Amino acid sequence: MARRLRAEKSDQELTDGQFSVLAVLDRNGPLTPRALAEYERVQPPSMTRTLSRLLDRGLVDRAGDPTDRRQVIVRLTDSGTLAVQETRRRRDAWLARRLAELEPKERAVLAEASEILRRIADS
Amino acid sequence: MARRLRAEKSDQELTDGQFSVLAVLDRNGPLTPRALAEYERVQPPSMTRTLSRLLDRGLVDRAGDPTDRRQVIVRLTDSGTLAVQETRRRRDAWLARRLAELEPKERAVLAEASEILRRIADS
DNA sequence: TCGGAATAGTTAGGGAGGCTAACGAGTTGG
DNA sequence: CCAACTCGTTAGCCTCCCTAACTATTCCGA
Repeated sequence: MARRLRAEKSDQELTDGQFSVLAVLDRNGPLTPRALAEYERVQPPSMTRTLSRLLDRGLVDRAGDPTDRRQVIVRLTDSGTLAVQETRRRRDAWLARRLAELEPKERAVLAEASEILRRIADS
Repeated sequence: MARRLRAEKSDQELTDGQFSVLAVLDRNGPLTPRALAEYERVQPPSMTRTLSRLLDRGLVDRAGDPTDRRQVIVRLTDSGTLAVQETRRRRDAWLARRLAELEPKERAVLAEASEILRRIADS
């Protein structure tokens, strides 16, 4: 499925990793690079690089934590929030079409499976 | 789930792409690079590179097609066949443990979902 | 039949993302 | 108060994906 969805992705779009980081920030609010790295199960330098790219595109924003000056707080910009929504919409289009073609019962199976997998992945 | 599984992968193991190619050859028998590229939804040069690595490791084998000399036939070596089985065993270990902890009904849901997704991905 | 079009595979070059090692800056605790 | 730890980053290397361009071979139609 991952390969199949990749084939649907147009150029100029966010990569999976970039989108995933934006989505986490959208759901959870501002986070430190370290927290993001742990969330994505990636080493901190890898996250630094991804964040640099997002910063270059103006989608996120870095700010120093005043109470602990070692830390950095990463935040979505307005344009970042917009990009999450827009990308979600576009990216889901292909999948949404396929899902619409399924029986209601089949969609229910996928929804249940999704919850089970989420539980496994978090364990 | 992909990220979660990646975290379970030990060093020195085959990458996802490499393993996937070996698995296709194991299931379908010898194929041309182009057929493999289409199967993996990857451009031919990407497949050339993956095949080079597998060739370096002695896991596959290239042979010219006698009837069409433009074509190349890629085949698993004995050690490639062994590697597929061995990797499948190791890679599945983490997931198998998790699956064993589920209710039989939950496993059934995942099995159904898997079929539905396979159908979608092939469409 | 013979030369241009199409096809198979490769090489060259660039981008994103992953990793480890190493370093500066800031915090903390014995 | 200084040594040990933590946070983030930089540097350097790897894999994998892509497009463009090239060689070799096959196919097809004037």
